[in-house]
Amino acid sequence: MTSLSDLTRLKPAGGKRSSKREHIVNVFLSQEGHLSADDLVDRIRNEDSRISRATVYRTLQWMVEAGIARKVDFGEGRFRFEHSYRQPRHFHLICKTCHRSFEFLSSDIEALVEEVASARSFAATQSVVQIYGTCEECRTGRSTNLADGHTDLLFARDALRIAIATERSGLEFYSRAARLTRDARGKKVFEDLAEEEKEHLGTLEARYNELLQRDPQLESRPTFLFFKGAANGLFAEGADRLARGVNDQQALLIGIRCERGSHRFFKKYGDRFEDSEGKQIFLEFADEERQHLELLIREYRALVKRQGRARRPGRTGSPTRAAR
Amino acid sequence: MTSLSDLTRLKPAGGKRSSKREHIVNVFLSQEGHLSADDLVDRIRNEDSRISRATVYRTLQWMVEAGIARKVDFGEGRFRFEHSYRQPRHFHLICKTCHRSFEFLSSDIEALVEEVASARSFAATQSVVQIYGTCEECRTGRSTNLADGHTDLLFARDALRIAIATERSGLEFYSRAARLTRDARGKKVFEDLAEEEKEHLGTLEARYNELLQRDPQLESRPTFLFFKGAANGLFAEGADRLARGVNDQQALLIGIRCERGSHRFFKKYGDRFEDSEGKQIFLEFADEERQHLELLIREYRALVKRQGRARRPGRTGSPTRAAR
DNA sequence: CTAGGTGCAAATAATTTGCAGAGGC
DNA sequence: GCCTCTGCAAATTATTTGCACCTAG
Repeated sequence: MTSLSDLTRLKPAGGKRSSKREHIVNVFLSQEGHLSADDLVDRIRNEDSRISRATVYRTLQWMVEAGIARKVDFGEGRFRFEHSYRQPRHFHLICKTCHRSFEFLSSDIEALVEEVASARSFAATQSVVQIYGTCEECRTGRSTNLADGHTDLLFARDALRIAIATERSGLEFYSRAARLTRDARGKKVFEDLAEEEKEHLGTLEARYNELLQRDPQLESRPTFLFFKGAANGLFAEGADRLARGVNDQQALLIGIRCERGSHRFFKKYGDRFEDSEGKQIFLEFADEERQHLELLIREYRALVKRQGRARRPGRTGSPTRAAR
Repeated sequence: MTSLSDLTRLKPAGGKRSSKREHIVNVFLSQEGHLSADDLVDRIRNEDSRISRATVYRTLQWMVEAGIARKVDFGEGRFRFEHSYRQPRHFHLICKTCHRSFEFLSSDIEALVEEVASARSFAATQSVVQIYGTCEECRTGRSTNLADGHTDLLFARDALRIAIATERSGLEFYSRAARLTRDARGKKVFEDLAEEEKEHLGTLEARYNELLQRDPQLESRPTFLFFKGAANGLFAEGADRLARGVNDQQALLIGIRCERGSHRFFKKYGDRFEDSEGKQIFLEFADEERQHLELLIREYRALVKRQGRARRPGRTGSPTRAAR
């Protein structure tokens, strides 16, 4: 339901005036799914006013330029248009039976596509991934809640889920580390880290719940963002060292590594997406990890100043480089 | 140059007669790249005869049904057609400057696409992956041998390269194993395995060279088949056990595991592709691995019958299950 | 007043179709 | 002779354009 007035006010900036263009934009934005130019004309004629097909085509073109709409080609011999403003660019599943289309995003596919392009020294500007076939509903008859809600919400939901999973795995890791560590100060460091993760986790979960408020069915909607190996392995780093005993400096170094991994991961993926709420979540999360990271680094430096450089056991590579 | 007469004789079966349809098909097959219906009409009119546009459209449609041509949509507002007979289905890089398109195949992307479809319980029948941008030639001015040769040849080349790489890594593994193994009979087993790999490697290389004969530039053409993790890790299995000493039975078990891994790998990927020379290569390779595997299993059984079950060192899981 | 927005009808462009004649078996 | 293929011209579909008119700043 993304407040239309907002959108219309935010975007129409493009260079030109508006009048019934306003109206076309409104009708477009109030419709879900992928409309063809003709669909739009119909909807508008139903609503009320009498608008020429040519105007709709011209406005559609302008909307694409203005970043409100995106032109998509499902191979039907005509184009369709989808919302673009703060909707992440995505891929499509296209049902040949009911002619509906469903959206998804796969960072993994995106990464591979980039790899291919670069292997061929091809400067890619855009990529299209479309899966044609038959949707569940058309095969089984049952209705399946697959209807795409607003992509932006789904994206935000999945970004948060990933962030939460990451945070959870961090919490688990630090808790286990605290349990395993004998050195009292090392243990304390891990306990503090765990505490911070727990707090942060709370924030994320609150935000997730807030998101659910906006759309009661949000949680049951199918995965939008396919993202392999999120949260996996980010916190494995240094785990083996725990058994060998870890003091406070070393515990901090481990924490620093984990947080840095996490920060980089979310920064990288946040950067990759188009402007949208989900992107914000990734970047905010990356930023929080960065802040946390910096705090840990300061703490580590203070500790080193106070105690001198680590006194065994287990080398941790060059601590200087690690803390840089 | 895939012998045209062959193709025309092999395929035109479709249900109907032929006459100047024959001619259209020939012209189509003799052209490389992606032609639009109009392109085809032009080429034919240049060649000689006077053929109606409608006939070309009708024939094109028939060719698609007959599996000679594939209809592709590069978002230009008209369709293009590419060879399909024994050409693997593939994806495209599309240059927006020179309007040429380049083909590639990525098993990794295909796998991810399948995953997404299955996560959404979508019955996928076809998928489209297109990367739009600017090709190297258009950016740098230099000509770059990127022109797509026949995809089928490229596919065969890359399939062979992967098979060869796998075989090499197998050879290396068995040689190292032979070097490390003290037990005389275990050593002998690995030496034999290495010998067999070497022989097989020779066959593959001969075939590769034969392929190169067919197109002098073949080797310098860019990668067509993107395929991660081929040859990686297939032979790592059991490597750690080597250090602990391995007898002939255990050596055979390790060999069995490696060959089985290799067989499965190539079978799986061979099955995934469309009819084409590359597919054949994958499947033949899989089959050879299977034969080799069966041989090893027979050998293992004979050994067990002769010696009784393994007498240490190092458990190898349940040998019975392993040999099944 | 003037740049751009709008409507209508005509133009394009790719592709399809109806129909009468042509050709192969 | 029957059935399918062909050619040609007309139809269809999605989209664009020319031109006269209208409207907001």
